[in-house]
Amino acid sequence: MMNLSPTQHATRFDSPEQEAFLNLWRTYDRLRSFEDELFGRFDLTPQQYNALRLLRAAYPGPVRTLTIAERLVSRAPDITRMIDKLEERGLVHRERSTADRRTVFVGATEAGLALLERMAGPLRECHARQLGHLTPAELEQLVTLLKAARAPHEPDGSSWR
Amino acid sequence: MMNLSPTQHATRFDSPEQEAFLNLWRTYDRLRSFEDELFGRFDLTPQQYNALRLLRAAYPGPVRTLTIAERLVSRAPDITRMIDKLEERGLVHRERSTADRRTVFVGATEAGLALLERMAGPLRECHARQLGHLTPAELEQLVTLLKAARAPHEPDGSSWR
DNA sequence: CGTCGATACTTGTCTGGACAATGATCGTCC
DNA sequence: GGACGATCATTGTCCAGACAAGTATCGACG
Repeated sequence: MMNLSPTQHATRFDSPEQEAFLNLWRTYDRLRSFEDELFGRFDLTPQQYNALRLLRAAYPGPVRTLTIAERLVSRAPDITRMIDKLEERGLVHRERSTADRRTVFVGATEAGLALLERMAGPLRECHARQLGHLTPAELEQLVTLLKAARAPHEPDGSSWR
Repeated sequence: MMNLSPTQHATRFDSPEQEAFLNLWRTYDRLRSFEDELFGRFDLTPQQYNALRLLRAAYPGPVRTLTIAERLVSRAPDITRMIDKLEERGLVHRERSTADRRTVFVGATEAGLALLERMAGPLRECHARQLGHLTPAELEQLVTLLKAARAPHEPDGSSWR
């Protein structure tokens, strides 16, 4: 059945689209291992770091919990518990809105901003090791293609468009 | 401190490398949601599907457990338990080598190959929805850039080079 | 002003992923 | 041929991610 020779290689793909997606996945996985090591040293997950970055961008204005979830890189159904952990460490603070008691505002604390600042240098080095071998033109082209690849799949109001 | 205006947007990046990586991550996340839905219908994780694909490529020759782990898209420290689950469902079979009793050979079963065949059509449709909007030239260019991006980070004997 | 659907989280629960420790076996070096 | 380090797989344990059900609150409508 199927008549496959034993030597046929796993990197033969069923379609160009599959080849592209598997390459995307593989590249993401390889590059992520660099970040994981770095974030591990600071006891953060990449998602937590991104939440902090997002809060820094809005500082000192607070951000609603759901807004954070929408803007995060990866889908986050457990946004509550993620923020819980940041709050336990004093990196963010939460406050229930008085106008609409359903919503909760989250803001970075001084400690949160200080942590980001401590990470800035090592993170830049990490990014340089990850992708420093590409030229600016290649980086730009890569970003353009990636945006085009996901464009139909971004929700309407997404901050990633 | 830091003098950031409240309206500064999260998509301002610290460096072009960071911008590229975050776009890579975001794109991977968006595209993966399509596959997750599909694989969920067949009760497989993407990693399990890839292991099966890999075994099909080597069929009927068996593959050593560690070789599977090396060739998988994403790093897999829990390869044993992943294969466990495939074996429970009769999709693969295992056999300890007689020559070297430390190693275990894994091979796809007929049932495993049949499952792959049932998934082929839906998976092609899934890939078309994911990336069908890109031209062949764009896909090729994307693959080239992704390979260049991870090239320095592939181990020597990697089948992903 | 009470009800009803919608919104914004919050919590319960399960599964997969990560890391480290262990067990079994092998090769090799006296 | 016994000891030792290396290799291959397995297991223990913990934590983040996923999905779904639950709770509190709001706005609108009659």
